Order: sequence, then C-alpha cells, then structure tokens
Amino acid sequence: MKKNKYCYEYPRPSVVVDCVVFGLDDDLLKVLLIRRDRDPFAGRWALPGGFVDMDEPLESAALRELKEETGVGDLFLEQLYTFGDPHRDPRGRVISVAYYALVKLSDHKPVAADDARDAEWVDVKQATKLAFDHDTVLKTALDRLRAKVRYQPIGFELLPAKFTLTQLQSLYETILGQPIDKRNFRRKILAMSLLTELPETQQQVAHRAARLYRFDRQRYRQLVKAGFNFEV
Amino acid sequence: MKKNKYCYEYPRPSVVVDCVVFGLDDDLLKVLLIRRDRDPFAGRWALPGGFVDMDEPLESAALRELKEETGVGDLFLEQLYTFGDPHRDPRGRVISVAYYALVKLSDHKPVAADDARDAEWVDVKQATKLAFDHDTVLKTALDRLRAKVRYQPIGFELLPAKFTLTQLQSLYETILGQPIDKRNFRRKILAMSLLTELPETQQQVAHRAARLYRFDRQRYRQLVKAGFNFEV
DNA sequence: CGATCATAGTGTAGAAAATACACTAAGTCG
DNA sequence: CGACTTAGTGTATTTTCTACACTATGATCG
Repeated sequence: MKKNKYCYEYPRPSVVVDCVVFGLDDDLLKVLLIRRDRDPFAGRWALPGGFVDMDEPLESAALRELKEETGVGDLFLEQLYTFGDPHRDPRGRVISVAYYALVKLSDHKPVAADDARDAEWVDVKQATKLAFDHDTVLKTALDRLRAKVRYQPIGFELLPAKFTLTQLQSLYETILGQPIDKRNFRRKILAMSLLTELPETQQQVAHRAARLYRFDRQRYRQLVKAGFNFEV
Repeated sequence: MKKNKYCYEYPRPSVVVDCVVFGLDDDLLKVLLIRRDRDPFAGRWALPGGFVDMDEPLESAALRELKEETGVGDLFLEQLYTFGDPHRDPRGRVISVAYYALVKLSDHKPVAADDARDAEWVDVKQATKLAFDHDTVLKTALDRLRAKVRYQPIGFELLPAKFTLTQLQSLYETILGQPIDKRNFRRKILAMSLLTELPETQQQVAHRAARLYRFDRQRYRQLVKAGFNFEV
C-alpha cells in the first residue's frame, strides 16, 4: 500500500543524476560503467546514476551515487550538462543532470567486481552502444575533459599523489590524443610552479629512477585568485 | 476539479527553465528581467522562465519562454547550468535548468513594456537582489559569457547584422570590462577572416563614416570544422 | 567655403612565447 | 662491465603579442 502517494496538480518529470567517472589505468583512459540487469536496455552498459532525493542537492546526489558504486570519496566532481530529451528514457520523462568525475584509480584500487554491483572500468574507446543516451553523455564528458585539461590543471586528479613528470606528460598525451615534446612540456609545467619536487624517486623500475613530484593545491588556489591561467 | 490528478510512487521535484537574456544597448550590457507580481519575492526582479512541459525538450521550453517574453525568435541560446539547491524556491523543490541567450537588441527594438508582462532591460551592473537564487544564476551567466567570448566569436549575436569594427571592439570592451588596443584588435579580428567587408558605410554620423561589416557565419562553420580556434 | 571637430583607419619595432630538435646521465639486469 | 632503458637537459628560430601616434575623411558651423 505504498503506491502513488505523491500527487500533484501538473505532471512532473523524474530527475536523476548520471556520473561519468574517469580513471587512468596505465596509459588507458577508462570510464566506470554498470551492466544493467533489467529492462530497459537489460544487458547493456550504462553510466552509474540514480534518482535525486527530495531534500538533497544535486551534487550530493552525484557524490552519493559515486560512493555507492566506487567507494571513492575524495575526487574531482563537476556538473557537465543536463539532458532532457522527452524520449531519452522509454519509461517516461526523465531529466538527467550529468556530472563528470576524475578519480585516482591508482590509489583506490578496488577496481572491478565491486559491491555486488556489476561495475567495471572500461576503456573509453570501447565504451559504445551504451544504454539510454549515455553515448552522447560520455562524448560530451570527453569533449569537456579535453577542453578543460588545456587551461586548468585538473589532470592531477587522475594520478597518484606522487608522480613523475613522464607520467604526467603521458596523461596529457592520452587525454589529448597527441604527442607532446618532452622538453617543452617540462619547461611549461614547471614554469607554472604548481609542482613540488619531492626528495624521493621512483622505486623498483628497471632503469634510472625518475624524480617524484606532488601537485601543490594550495599554491594553485593562490594563483587562481591572482588571476593566473594555465594553458598546456 | 483539476487538483492533484498526477500521482507517483515517489515524490518528484518541479523542473523549470530560466533564461538569462543579454542584449547590448549602446555601450551597456543589459539583461532581460521580469518584475514579479506575486509571492514569493513579489515586487522583486527575476529572470524570465517557467515550467517545462512533459513532452517538450529543455531547449524548446527555453525558446518558448523567450518568445513569450521578448518576441525574439532568431537568437543564440545555450544551456548554462542546472541549479538544484533544495531550498532555492521556498514553495518546494524546484530544479532550474538555466539557459543564456544573446539577442540583437538593436534589430528587434520592442524593448520595454511587452506583452502585458512587466519585462525590462536592466544594466547588468544594476541587476542585483533578484528573486530566488537568480543573482547566482546571473553571475554564472556573466562569467560564462566573458569566458566564452574570448575563444568563440559569439559577440556578433549581440550586434546588428551590419556593424563597424569600432562597435565590435566596444562590445568586447564592455563584456570583458577592459580597454583593447584598436590596431591590435582590428588586425586580430580581420586575420580570422570571419568578417565580410560590405560596400556600404555608416550613415548619419557627424564625422567620417566607418566601413560596415557582417559576420560570415558560413565561413565560421567551415573553420570550426577545420579545427580552428578564435581567441581574442 | 574654409576652419574645426570627431572618429576612421593604418605600420612598425621590441618583447615574449612557442616550437623544433638530440645528446648525456643514471640506474638495472644479465 | 656492457647493454639496455628511461631521465633529464639547452638553444636557436619562428611566431605571436604588445605598445604606441599620426594622417584621412566627412560633417558641421561660422
């Protein structure tokens, strides 16, 4: 006896949040997908997401869904776009507020076979034929990530806390899909003075060990306030 | 006998679209506001907007609202952000998908005192203490406009079809809030080859008449496809 | 009808930023 | 200890950005 308790004078759409979660697995950019076990689109991959509670801000809803799927708390999260085509969900009018997130896949390693949900990290190039309009959502997120990474240092969110300059460069090359000159890249990145050189080097590599750096978030905030910009 | 016909198993928020409509009035950047005649926020200025119909795409809802308020059809319209704080409307949960638009105020001159609605073009600098969270929405739109105008030639949407380079420069100065060097500006703008020089000049000015130009939208589309970028 | 006024329109030189490019250094492994 | 692998470094050239001031043209007014 819990059906149809909530009645309104005019019809209302459902509102969901969907999350495009990016992670970097070696040199592959991956996205977190969920295998749907019921119709519509049973058996197809979909973006994690769910309904927004009535007393819950949109961003909190996105965070909640993410924690349920990935267990990850500390991450970069930003609103992407709102998709509202009347027929994007065959069950009825569902408006989706999409977010995209960047997680340090390397730190929180609980990758596949989570929480009883069939969640998996999939190479973005393989992630096609998704449920609903999620192909479009993913493409929008990728475009945004590519555009944003050029003028804001968000790439660090995908790397472990300590990383080498080569890792960082390779990340940019992966996201932007084009090779970058090593010397020019290093000069430019270091000129931003957002990186702190650590007294440590890489361990257990079969060649000269590279210096480790960390991203100096505090300094970044200062520079943003001072009106700096950060093109790569 | 039309109350509460629409019943659901779980509660649902209302969804509205709100529009931030910018127009250029001489050297002032203005925004279209509506004086609210009922509570909440009776007597305060608000952004034009309204409920999304169940079978209507979000952008169509925004366009519909805009036509109702301004009579303007031909305009630049883009989704801005979705505002979903649970308490942004004291009457209940209302999620607002905000759009921003640029209109050629100079062409469609039916400015104030429209359609029985108390709509008015207000200098953006004067537009404060708006209803709901519309101060935030307006600020977000302004930030977006300022950022976007630097790398996409959307400024033209605010000017009449035929305009002088001085008008264009003054528009950029108004939006960006800083003076620009005349010679450098002209060189850069003309180098993009997005402007077609017209065989006409300005009329009825008490000094040397300036050459008129028009924006070549077709050429713009070609260049976008070719991966050009357009920083100013 | 000539002087005055207001804005249109134009070029260059110096500084800064972007690009292209190849070798030596250091650590591991067999 | 030689071979292998990646780390780390500098310079010259080209391109882009910036700063800057005078002449041209048309309208108006006395």
